[in-house]
Amino acid sequence: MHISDHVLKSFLVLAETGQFTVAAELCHMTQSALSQMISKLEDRVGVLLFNRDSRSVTLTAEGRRLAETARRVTSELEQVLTDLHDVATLQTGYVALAVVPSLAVMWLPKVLGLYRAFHPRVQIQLHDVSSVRCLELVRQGVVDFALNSQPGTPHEVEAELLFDEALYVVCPPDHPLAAASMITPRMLQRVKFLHLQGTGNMLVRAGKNLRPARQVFQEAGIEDTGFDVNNLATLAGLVAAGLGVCLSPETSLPHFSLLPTVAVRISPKMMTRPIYFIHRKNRELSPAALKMREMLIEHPHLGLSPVAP
Amino acid sequence: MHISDHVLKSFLVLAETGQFTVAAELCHMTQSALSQMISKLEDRVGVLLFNRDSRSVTLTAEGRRLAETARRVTSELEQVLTDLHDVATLQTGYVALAVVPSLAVMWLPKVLGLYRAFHPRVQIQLHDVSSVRCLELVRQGVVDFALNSQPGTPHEVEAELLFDEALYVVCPPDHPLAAASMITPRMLQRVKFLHLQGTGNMLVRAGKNLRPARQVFQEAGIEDTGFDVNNLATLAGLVAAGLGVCLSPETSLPHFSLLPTVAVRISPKMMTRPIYFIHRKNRELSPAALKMREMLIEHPHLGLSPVAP
DNA sequence: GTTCTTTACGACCAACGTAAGCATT
DNA sequence: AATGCTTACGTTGGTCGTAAAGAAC
Repeated sequence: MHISDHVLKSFLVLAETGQFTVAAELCHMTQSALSQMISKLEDRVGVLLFNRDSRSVTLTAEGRRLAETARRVTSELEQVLTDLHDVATLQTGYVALAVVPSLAVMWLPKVLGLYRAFHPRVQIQLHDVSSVRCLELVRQGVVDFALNSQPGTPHEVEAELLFDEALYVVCPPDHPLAAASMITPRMLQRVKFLHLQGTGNMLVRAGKNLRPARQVFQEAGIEDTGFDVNNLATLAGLVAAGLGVCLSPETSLPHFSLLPTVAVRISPKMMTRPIYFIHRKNRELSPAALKMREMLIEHPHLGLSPVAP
Repeated sequence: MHISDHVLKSFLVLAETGQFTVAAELCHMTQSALSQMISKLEDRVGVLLFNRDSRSVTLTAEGRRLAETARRVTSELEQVLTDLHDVATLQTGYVALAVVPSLAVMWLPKVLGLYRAFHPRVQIQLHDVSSVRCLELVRQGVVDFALNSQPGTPHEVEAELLFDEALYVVCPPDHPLAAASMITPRMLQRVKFLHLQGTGNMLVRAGKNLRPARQVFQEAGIEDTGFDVNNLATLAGLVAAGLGVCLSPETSLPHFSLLPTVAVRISPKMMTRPIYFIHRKNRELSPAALKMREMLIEHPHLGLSPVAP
């Protein structure tokens, strides 16, 4: 006979009530079943656990010994079961995620807000770090998942496309492009371009492939100014001053709104920025992370404009 | 699904080995069974417990949480099971018994010696007290059982006859009775009798009934001297000095051997002294006590002469 | 192909419920 | 007679093993 939580609980109930009849009722079974169960238990442990009086039952010395540990054991088990149940139902939990800063400003907070509204007791740790660092944190298991535009190496990490984000060209109000409703490659010939450090290397989806944005622009015939700015605010200033135009994902546009600039959407046919949900291969997501993934998939455009296919 | 020791142990083995194949082998079952078992367990707790890699399995955060308590729980259960097993097999244990002093001198030590030889690690507590105190200790549950010649009140206490002890008349060497091989009632007419305090009230089996020894003697026509001695040694002195004869159960005879006296056995037909095994009703005997009872029954005459029926 | 896990299915065992038995009040 | 525990027995549900399928290297 195997000693299960059920058996121990029944044993304790019998010990406390001192009657098979009422104990059986409390355990939702017949006296007969309880009688057999206790009998089996006594066989298993090798000693009698109860003194059977015709009217009541009391623990023997050995029964008391067992009851002590049974109490501890059942309460420990109950504890862990409710804990895990709470984790499963998101009444408690923990999610760590890494995102690139651009996503952390506009889009993600809205989704996280929604998430918290539903699951207020789940702890969330948000790392807003560079794209490569995102992948690193996933690989190291520091975070449950990451959101960025680089899918990473397929054998360590699994990438799932959440959505394609629109890209914009930001230009001064008086720039020829400012009047365009949508940017196509041929409009960019000889246009002076300012690159944010790293942004030029941003992988974008051009056609079917992922390529650095800079490469796509060069094929379109842009004129690289040689500027390589570190700070987005500086970049905005340069653009506003008429030194050139720059590239920005939709989630970064708010940074430009302080200065007189115009953002023109780039044709999705030319290029878009994929946003991936990335997690370590062969690593189960926690229930809290799974639910968050679900919401991320369900609300790809919360606060963003959809990208036409 | 019920969470049993078996399941928890298997879960822990899997967690430690990291492979279903080897864990199943260690648990003496098929991979298939283990796989199903873990699957059921995960259903039960509501969360995945393992990350399934194609080559190995590792605990999830929730799995680690469960493993912690599983370790404690299984070790506690194992502990109590081996404890109780040791109690059941008399590798450890405790017996408390109460006996009247006469039994505690001659007979019982031999049985206890035998008992200890077989079960050296069982603690024995011996109360050598008066007959009434014996019954009291049994009623109070202080001792597992008592040995005496009073069966006690039947609704509180259960008495089981172990054997009938022979009774003796102790007389001076030159007394007329000293030559007799066995005492019969008619030999006692006009014989001067010395009573040990209490011994006269000793219940003896005369025919079918239990009666005070003094009563049986009076019917046989003895002559009560009026002495009422407290000390057995004093009594022996009085007998040796020729002041009268006295009654002694076989187990008390050694006390007389220091002085020149002769002990003549009383016919069992006239009277014997019953020795009862007495324990509280509706109170299970511990394994250690049960075994001792067995040996007491098996060796009723260890060091005593048998009483012919 | 090999190795390891999961799934499917059938067999078996153990636990439960019904009902009768037994003891005590 | 009534109450309460145990025993007997038939049913059922859960667990295990065999075997096939699936996944990863």
